[in-house]
Amino acid sequence: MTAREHELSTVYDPRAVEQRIYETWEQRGYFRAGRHPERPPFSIVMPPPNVTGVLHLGHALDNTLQDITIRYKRLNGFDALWVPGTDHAGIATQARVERSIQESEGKSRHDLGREAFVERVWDWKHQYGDAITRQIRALGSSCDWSRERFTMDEGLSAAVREVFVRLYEKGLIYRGHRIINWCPRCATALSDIEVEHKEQTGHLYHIRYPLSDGSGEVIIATTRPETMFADVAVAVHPDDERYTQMIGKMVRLPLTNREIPVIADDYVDIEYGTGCLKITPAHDPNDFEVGERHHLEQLQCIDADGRLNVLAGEFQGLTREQARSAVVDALEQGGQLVRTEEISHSVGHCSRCDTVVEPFLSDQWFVRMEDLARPALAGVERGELQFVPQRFTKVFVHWLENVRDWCISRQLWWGHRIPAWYCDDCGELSVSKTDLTECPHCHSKQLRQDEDVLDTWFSSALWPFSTLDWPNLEAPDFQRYYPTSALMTGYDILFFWVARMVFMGREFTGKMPFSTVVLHGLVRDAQGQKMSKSKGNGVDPMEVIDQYGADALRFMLATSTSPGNDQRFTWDKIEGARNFINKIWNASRFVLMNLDADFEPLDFTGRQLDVADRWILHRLSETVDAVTHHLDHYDFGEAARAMYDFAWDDFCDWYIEFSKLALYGDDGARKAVAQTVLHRVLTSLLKLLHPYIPFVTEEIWQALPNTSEALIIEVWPKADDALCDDQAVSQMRLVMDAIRAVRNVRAELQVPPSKPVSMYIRCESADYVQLFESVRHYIARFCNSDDLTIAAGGDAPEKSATQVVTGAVIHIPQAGLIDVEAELARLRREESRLVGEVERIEKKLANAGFVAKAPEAVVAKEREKMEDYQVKLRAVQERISDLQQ
RNA sequence: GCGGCUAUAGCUCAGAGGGAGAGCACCACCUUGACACGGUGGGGGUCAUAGGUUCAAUUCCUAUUAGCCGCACCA
Repeated sequence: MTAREHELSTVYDPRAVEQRIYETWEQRGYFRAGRHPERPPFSIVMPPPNVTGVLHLGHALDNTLQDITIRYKRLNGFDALWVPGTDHAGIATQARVERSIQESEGKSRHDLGREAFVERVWDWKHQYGDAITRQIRALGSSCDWSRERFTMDEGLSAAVREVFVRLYEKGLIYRGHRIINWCPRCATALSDIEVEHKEQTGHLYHIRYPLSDGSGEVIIATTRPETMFADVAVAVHPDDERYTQMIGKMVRLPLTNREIPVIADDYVDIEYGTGCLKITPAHDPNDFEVGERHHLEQLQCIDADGRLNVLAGEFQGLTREQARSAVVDALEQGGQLVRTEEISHSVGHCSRCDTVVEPFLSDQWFVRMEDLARPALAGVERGELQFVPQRFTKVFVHWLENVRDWCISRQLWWGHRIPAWYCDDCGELSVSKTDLTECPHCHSKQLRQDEDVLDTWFSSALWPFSTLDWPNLEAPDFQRYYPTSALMTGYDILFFWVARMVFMGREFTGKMPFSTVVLHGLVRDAQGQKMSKSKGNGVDPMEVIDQYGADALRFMLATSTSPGNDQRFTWDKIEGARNFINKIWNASRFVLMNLDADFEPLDFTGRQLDVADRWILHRLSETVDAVTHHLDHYDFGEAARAMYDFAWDDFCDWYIEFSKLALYGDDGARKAVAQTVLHRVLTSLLKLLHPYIPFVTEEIWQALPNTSEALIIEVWPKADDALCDDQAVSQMRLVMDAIRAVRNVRAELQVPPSKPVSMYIRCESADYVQLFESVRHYIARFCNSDDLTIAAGGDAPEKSATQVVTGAVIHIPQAGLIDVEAELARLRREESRLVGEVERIEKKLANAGFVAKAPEAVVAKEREKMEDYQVKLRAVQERISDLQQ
């Protein structure tokens, strides 16, 4: 169904339109880059959503902003490329498939075995993997599906290995035995930024550790008594006089009676707790460092599953939580618990499952960050990377300056397996781009590949170039579209993703992967709460699209965004967006109904443009300028507001109403001009709006006579200086003020709009007479006046309501209907308002500093206003005294 | 502890060194030949507080208060 066929429908129905239009665009290849090799390239890569995920409002916002940008650039003559794709999302996807298998078959991944399990994840990916891309299509995203990528595609996997091997060979990837963040529930290592620190109340337990020689005791303070089985020392500050004599002595651990030394280390804070600290190198990162300095043993009493092991003796097998209370009980019974103090401290939680993270000593792979961060920072300093809004530069720089080595190994099965092999015979480690079957050192066949996979973000860090066929430097896409032009994403993944793309891009391509980073905020719920599955306060974008259409969702999201700030989702904002779209639809219906199918626009030059025509064309030009400017600065909200105001206020509320006189009048030439102006303004407006609400604008475009093949590949309008007309603007302002003034009188004095009135416009001068004469038909119609007199000077009609406007006093004589008291009251209100204005400006002009120092134009403007207000005030006062007689 | 953001109408939020804005909500009126998902008119704000810069501050600067966020530390 086209617009013409459901011409009669007064309500736009997106469901009948959106899918059909999207299919047409896609089939005709409009989304494909490279159709115009002569045009300059503009490229962005889509932040890849989780392959088995569901679109949420954050994706919807992110996609909307990118699509607005890419459509804007395409209309502006760029060869626009938007690379879509999905991420394998290691932990998330694996967990999801594990859960599904557990629920349906009651089996764990270990029951299936690695190979079979990974196969099942691939099955899952193939089955559900396009759900997210269907949703991206439903949003209207005009990305180049012929270049769609997945982080585990062959090419991207090759890029991952290339990067891993090169970094390893440069010494920037290493394997280390260190304390990492371990999630016992996910059973994998996490990077520092995958840990969320939360402030919680905990307890500081003061525990007696007796000296072995019986000469006394020390009291240590700890929040984690369950780790005491792995204590290897007690540390005090070397300058702490309370303990000087104890340094070097041995203490006996309660519960196990193992002996450990008292050592001195200035890491200890004399002020905190008892000033006496137990050292557990395998279960605390700081203790680990103390342990290294003092060459202490690294005992582990908690295993990967979060349970205590044999070191804990009778407590073996308990979970961390169980062990804590059991140990505390035991200490209390044994009299070793001195006291328990309530404290507030921050505790790391797994950002994925919220389990308390365990500092865990293990062998992991790390990326050495220093050499990677430095060039990235230097590039930012040279201005090669701009952030919108700018304030994120500081956050970004601060993070990179303080970044620690990145733990990249994950104890998962789903992901890029680490390309490292261990030889069982010679014990050597080999890293290789290709799978090894033989040890390069001793030629043994007894090789085992490392069991771990890489952090998901390791592969997404390569996204801007791996999607463009890197490491093949000769690849046409890499050559033409890299570096990409801009990156748009939420500020919440600045460190996870943006920073890592930046240093990987620099290292492997020598360039910033993009020159502009546009960061937007989060979409929160109506109460300002973060949306989350657990809170159940999420809104499904597909539900919004079903009910209101993708255009409404897009327009709502894009309109209520301001750079870098969060926004709230509310259904009434969606309704507002829907109403706006409906307004555009109906304005278009109006234009359509008033154009013949073979409509040909007139040439503007030499045509008799009416003041209203000139005014709307001027406003159009201004709007084109404003929208262009805002979009060039990625200010999506401001651009949308400029269009909204122009479309609704200027075009619909005023110009369309004005045009009716010409359209329904009997002057054929005037009618043709009005038709041309309507067509011109509407087609330009559709182009401006298209990036925001692509479906409805395309649908209207297809229905309008004298339009091209498709709006999506049209040319962005240019502000036309020849159509700028300040005189028309100021004249129309008078006309509209006059009309509003009369409407106001009608409303206040309760003269129904349907009742014609006679009007007398008493002008200040012949110039104003001429002006009001030139628009008398508009005034007569919109004030519903059947008897309109326009003259200079003359006496005021005796009984009339009065409105003072610039250049004239408008009288509406309605003898018998006018309540003199009501009219006086209205005039007095107006008088006091004008007095206020006059006083304010008088004060300003009386200020010598203002007159001397303010720009001339500002002073002149104030004088003009003063004059205008004074004239109006006099007229109002005159009228008051008339009525009082 | 360091850094950032926010504070404007009942609600949600724009805004700019020189006359306080929008949407929603509210009140009154309107079946006007695009649209009631509409039209017309209207009410409503000491622009968080205190200083400072300036001829001029709601806007810039400083401090304070409140709320939020990030980073670091935490025995």
